[in-house]
Amino acid sequence: MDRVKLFNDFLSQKGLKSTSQRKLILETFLESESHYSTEELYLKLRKEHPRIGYATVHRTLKLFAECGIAAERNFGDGQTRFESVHADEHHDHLVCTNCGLIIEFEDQKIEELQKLVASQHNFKIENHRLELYGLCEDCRSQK
Amino acid sequence: MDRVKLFNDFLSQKGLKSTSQRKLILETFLESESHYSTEELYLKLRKEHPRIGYATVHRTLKLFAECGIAAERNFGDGQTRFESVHADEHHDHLVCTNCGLIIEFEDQKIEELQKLVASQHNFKIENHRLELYGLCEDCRSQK
DNA sequence: TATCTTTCTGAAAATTATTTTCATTTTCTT
DNA sequence: AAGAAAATGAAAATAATTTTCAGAAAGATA
Repeated sequence: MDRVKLFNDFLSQKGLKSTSQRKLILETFLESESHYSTEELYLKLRKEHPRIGYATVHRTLKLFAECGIAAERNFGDGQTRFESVHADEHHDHLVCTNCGLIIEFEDQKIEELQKLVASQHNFKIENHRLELYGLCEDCRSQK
Repeated sequence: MDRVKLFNDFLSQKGLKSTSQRKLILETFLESESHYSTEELYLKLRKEHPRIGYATVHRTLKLFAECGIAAERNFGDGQTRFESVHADEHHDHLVCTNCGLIIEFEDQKIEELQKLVASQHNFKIENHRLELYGLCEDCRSQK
């Protein structure tokens, strides 16, 4: 698990401490591929660890974002979500507007065209987000 | 002005009323090409019309979104912004992470590739958002 | 036009998500 | 083991958005 090491390096580099809560939160965060809001992860953790605090979960997710392990995303439902970022891999999202299903995808051609657009406007891209909203396979057939 | 008619049709179809505030807010909203948050538009309106209320501005922007005149967007600064939607025209954004400049662009090839991705996953796209974040020309040269 | 019903408005309060505060506990150096 | 620095969890604070409500305005009806 490289991400655990990455996080620990980040902590020590910043003079921050490695605590049992941070280990636990990272472990649980990495375990699942879902896109957690602070609240969702907090509720999940609380089942096994009732003493954990909401603020700690939130602060830790922010740390993940800061060190690049996670990215903050907003899919328009009013909650910020954190998703696991895999090194040098970027992916975008298909979001079902009916059931909330989130599918990740990657498309190299789209990425290249984005760079082209940016250079036409003399922008230097740091990152991007692409989300396609619509009905997933299941929700389409139900209607 | 077709959008004014569109909004009025929407109102009467829904049994809603045409008020001086709604007319004023729509007019001001369409006048500018910027991406207003509720607060920004409220502050702008208040200069000329000190009696207008924040809630009214917000509710009206929501109506614009509901009838398709405006789209809600979130560029990650914690405020929802509303932008004017031009019929059958879709555009994406370059957002400067330093000065907040927002540039709109359109790229037909990217749109086509998006459709392709969606069909590969059996999704039916309703809409999408693509935002490229980075440094604009001016901010690049300043650094 | 006068009246009536419904919707709107603006101010304030409520709600929701996120962030901060602070007393106490834990980590990690010496 | 002791001290310094940072982390935790609960509660309070903040910020954006939404709702409430009493009075005002719109627009249908007579």
